[in-house]
Parts: sequence; structure tokens; C-alpha cells
Amino acid sequence: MARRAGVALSSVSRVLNDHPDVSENMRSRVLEAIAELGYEPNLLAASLRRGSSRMIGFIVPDLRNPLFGSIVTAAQDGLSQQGYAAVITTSSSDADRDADMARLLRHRQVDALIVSLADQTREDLIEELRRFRGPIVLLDREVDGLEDASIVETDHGSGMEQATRHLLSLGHERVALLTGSLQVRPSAQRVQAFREAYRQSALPYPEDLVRPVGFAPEFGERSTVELLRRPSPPTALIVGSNQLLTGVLRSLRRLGIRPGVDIAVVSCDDVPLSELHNPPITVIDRDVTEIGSSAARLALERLNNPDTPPRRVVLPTTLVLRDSTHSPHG
Amino acid sequence: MARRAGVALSSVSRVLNDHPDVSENMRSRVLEAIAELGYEPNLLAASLRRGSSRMIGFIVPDLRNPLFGSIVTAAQDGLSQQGYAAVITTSSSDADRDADMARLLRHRQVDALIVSLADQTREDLIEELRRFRGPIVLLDREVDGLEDASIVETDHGSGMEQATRHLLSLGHERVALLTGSLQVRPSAQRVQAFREAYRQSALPYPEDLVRPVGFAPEFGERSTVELLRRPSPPTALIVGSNQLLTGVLRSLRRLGIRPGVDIAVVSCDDVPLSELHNPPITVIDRDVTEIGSSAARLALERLNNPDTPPRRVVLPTTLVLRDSTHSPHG
DNA sequence: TTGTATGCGTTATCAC
DNA sequence: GTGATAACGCATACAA
Repeated sequence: MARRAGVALSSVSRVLNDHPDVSENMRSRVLEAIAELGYEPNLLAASLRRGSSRMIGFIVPDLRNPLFGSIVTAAQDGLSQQGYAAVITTSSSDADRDADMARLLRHRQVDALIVSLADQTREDLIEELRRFRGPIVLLDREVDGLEDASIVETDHGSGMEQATRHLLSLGHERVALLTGSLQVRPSAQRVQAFREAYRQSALPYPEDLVRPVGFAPEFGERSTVELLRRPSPPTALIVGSNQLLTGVLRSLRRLGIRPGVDIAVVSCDDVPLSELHNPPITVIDRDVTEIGSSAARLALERLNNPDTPPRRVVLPTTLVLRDSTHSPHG
Repeated sequence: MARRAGVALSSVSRVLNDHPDVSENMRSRVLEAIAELGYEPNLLAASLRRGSSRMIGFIVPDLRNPLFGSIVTAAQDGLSQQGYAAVITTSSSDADRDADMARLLRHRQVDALIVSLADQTREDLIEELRRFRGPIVLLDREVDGLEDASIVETDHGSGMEQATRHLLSLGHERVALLTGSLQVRPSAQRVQAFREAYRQSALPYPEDLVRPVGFAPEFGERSTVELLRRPSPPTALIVGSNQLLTGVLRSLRRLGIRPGVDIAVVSCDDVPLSELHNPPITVIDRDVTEIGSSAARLALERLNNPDTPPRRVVLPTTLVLRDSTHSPHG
């Protein structure tokens, strides 16, 4: 920077990073010069020298999904307070792109990674993550061979068991489950809990009604049609995400089947659509903001103290009963 | 990088940036060494040296709003193809934070800025943007004193006029308009078009029913209650965003007033809630993806050729009629 | 407490 | 076509 202030570059740097050993006189002289000359720091150069970019890399499947928008926003709140910026990338639920983004972010020297992987079992992707030097926070993923990562997970199982039991107790015998691929923790955990709820009842487990197809709306749309065309269709539907829900409701409308009257519907995560739908949709809810702020906290604690071991935070789910769940006979 | 490959650093750089003057022999030797030594490029250093970070800064009011999630996603699609990464910040619709973010991104040396400002009239904010060296793309904002910026705007006026005329033609005389602050282009343009539609009719302009209060759900919630408590309440409601709509629908439900039956409702931007609500909500729609991809295009064209003058892209709105708009008498 | 000097990992400008 | 070298702007170790 301009040495026209009559001071050395190092003094400027010291003032800017408020180093302890700097006189009040020097501080004011530098500050004055900065104001006068319109000095603009170059954080790129500082990052290179410091060996830390103060940037956090995000990889999420889809920013159009308000779930991830909320998570990222909450995480940013915590991170930006400590001077970190967010470099956000999306994978479109494609594990190859996950790997590409991980590499890209590594080369861009982000200090930490907060990621929601498309596939927690892909070896090449895991290897790519393992190459990363710095804290990794996984969002709701269980990755073998990545023991050093912190995890923010949701207890999907408990909500799913509650929901399933609730439907069974209402008299539903054939409940269908639509959720994402089994290559991610939430889906795997839901299917397991769903099966467990059936196991505890006297009813036969409806294997043919479990559809771990993916989280996109189109999957919900197609699966709904397909399920309801069966000779003995389900009388209740559990839907694994707000995105799937839009597809499901679209199909139900087209088929003239009324949620809450002709078929019971439970969704996951409360969004405006589930709350304000007519009838309102019963949901397995959770605190989405907490996911993001926990992720930020876990990242920051290892950033501030590299010796901190990775941690795991588990957030609860709760069943919110609404009018979309009724007994099968009226 | 490791000179153990027996080549000079400059050759490595040349291969990596596929410089024309490099022999096939050298290329393969370098590539081999890179693979063998597990070389990882440092994009921070490259950016510093090159004077270009290949990062694009985003400032949006709220990533939880799927509108901005969609815009950012579409923009990223275009940008990432050319090797640009997105640094995304949020302002919570606070002009002060807009200014902070603009400064931060400038210091982080982003190559371009894509911004949806909270207030297009704030001088300090405009000054902050003017300090930025590089292309700026404004999303739906008209900023005096920032002539060098490209703009992606929506023709909100035409959709609003259509919607208003439609309601008036159905026999509604008192239509209310809820939208964001007048410090942003969309709201200002909507109010103007709304007034124009009334002017063309014989009806008195219902000044008291125009509420440019803000885009957050709570404003919709409060304004709805307030409007409907009046001695002569509106028989139709035009709502300026999907966020406002959730607040409006919440209040209507609480008041026991049925959209499409007791009151006509028109919203802006088609989202799952408007499409799948019962009854489906009439909306003034637009191609949200096109906003993002246009923004990317405008940024890139000036990035690739700094002499390109700033451009303005105008995207259309269309009225999508659904069951929430009925005649006031049944 | 302050100034000087070095290096972070690249790219670009030279010579060769 | 290739190699040596300077410089990007800052932070820090060391000298003063």
C-alpha cells in the first residue's frame, strides 16, 4: 500500500490486523492515511500469504430447494460473523459433480467444506474429500472412510416411526413410502424406521410400496401414478421431501384423488405448501435453521482450534398432525 | 510446483493454461509429473498474479426464497461453465448490509457483481457499488448514478395491468395491492401499472388499498388482517411475491375467508404453493431461470470483452388464470 | 515499537 | 519451444 503515509508497509498490516504491539500514534497515522488514500485491502493476497482464505466451500444438491437455501443462510449467519465468506456450489444430485466441486473448492483454497453429498457410498467422491485439508462438515450423511468429518444429522427415524405408527393406528394397512435414494442417510434411515414400525404391528410389511426413487418432483409425480394404478393401492402416502411432495400433489390432483379424504398424506419438512395446502399436510418436521447454524459451529470450532476432534450433532424430528391424515374409512 | 519433473515452473504453467507454444513432448512429460506427484494448483496464487479471481460475487436479499435460489442456480450454470465460482452473500433486505457485502466482495477481488439491492435509492450503497471495478449486473433495479451497470429486468407492469384489468372486468371494484417497498423497481412499477389500469376504467382509484409494505411474509399477514377489517374491505387482493402470499394465505385462513370464494387472489411468480393450493392461485408469472441465465450472460460478455457496453434485458410477464379469481358476486 | 526483507504459488516477460 | 526471473499484495520473522 501507499507508503506515502510515511510509514512502513508492515505497520499498515499490523494496524489492519490489530496487532498488539502498535502505538496509538502509529495507529491513527495509518488510519488517516488509509482514509485519505482510499486504501482497499486485497484479501486474495492476504489469503495467499496467510495460508488461509477465510472462505468456506458449500456443496448442496439444489439451491432452488428452500431447504438448502435455509441451511446455507443459517450457516452463513454464523460464518460471516467471523469473517468467512461462502463459496456455494451445486451438484444437481450428481455424485460426479460433487467430486468436481470438491476438487474445485480445494484448489480455490477454501478453509472448510460443508457438504450434502448426492451419494455417500461413492469411493471416488470420498477419496476426493479425503484429499481436502481442513474441517469437513457433512450434512446428514454417513460416510465410511471419512472418520475425520464432523456431521450434522437429523434423527429421521424417530419421526418416521411416529408417522408410520400414527397411520397404522388410524387403520391404514397399506402405507407407501416415497423417498430419496438409499445412497443417502435420510432415505436409508427412513426405510429402516418404516420397516420397524411395521414389524411392531401385526401387519405384513408392504415391500412393494417402498419407493426410494429420488428427491426430485418428477419422481413423486411418476411414483404416485404408478402406485395408485395398482390392483390394491396404498391408502396412505409418506413423502420424503418438500420437492417430492409437489410432484405427489400434482399427480393426485390429476387423478382426482383428494389428500386427507381419499388418501392420507404425510410429508417431510414443513414448508408453505404443506402448511397452507387445503387440507393442511401432516409433516415430520425439524428445525432447518439449526442444521445450518450447527454446521457453521462445527466448522468454526475446528477452524479456530485444529486440535478439536470432529463432532456429531443430532437434531430431532417431530410429527405435526394436520388434516391430511385421516382414517382409511372416512 | 515440483521441479522434480525435470522441467521449469513456467512450462508447467504453460501446460496448465494450454499455451499455444508447447511441444507435445513437454506436454506429456508435465502431465505425467502432475499425475505422479499429485500436484494441486493453487487458484488463489493464480488469481493474485493474474489480477482476476474468476469469482463472481452475488448479493441477494434472501436465499430461503426459492426465487433467489433459482436465479442464483441458473446464473451459476452459465458461470461455472466458464470456470467462474460464485461467492454468495445475503442482505436480509437491509441496504446497510448490501453496502457491507459490496465492499467485502470488492476486497475479495471478485471479477463481477450480480446484485438484487434492497434499496435502489441509497446514495451510500450506490457509491459503494461505483467503487467496484468490473461488470455489475443489477437484478430488477433502476439505479440512478450507476449508468455503467447491466440490468436484467422484468416487465412487471404488463402483467400487473393484465391482472388488474382482469379483476375489474370480473366486476371487482375495490382491489388491494400488496407489494414490496417503493425503493425497488418491481414494486414501483407494479403500483404504477395498477394505477394505470384503474385510470383506464371508470372506477375511482383505491389509494387506501395500495400497500407497498415489504416482501416478507409477516407484512402479508398483517396487511391482510388490516385490510379486511376495514368498513369497506377489498373484494380482491393482488400479492407481490410468493413470500407475501404465504402470509396472506395464513391470515385468510385464520379469518375464515376462502380465496377464490370470498375473496379473489392474484400472486406474483408461480411456486408450488400457488400452483397446488386449493383453489389454485392465479399468478403473474415469468421465467425465473431466464433471469439468472441472462444475468450470467450479461456478466460474461463484459468479462470476456471489457469494451462491451452495459446492456439491459427485459423479460416478459404473463397472467396465468386459475380458480382463485372469480367474480365478486359468486 | 517500528522498519526491512523474504516468501506465499502463480503468471508473464524476457532471454536463450 | 523452453528456462530463468520478476512481480502480484500482503503477513511475518527478524533486525534495529
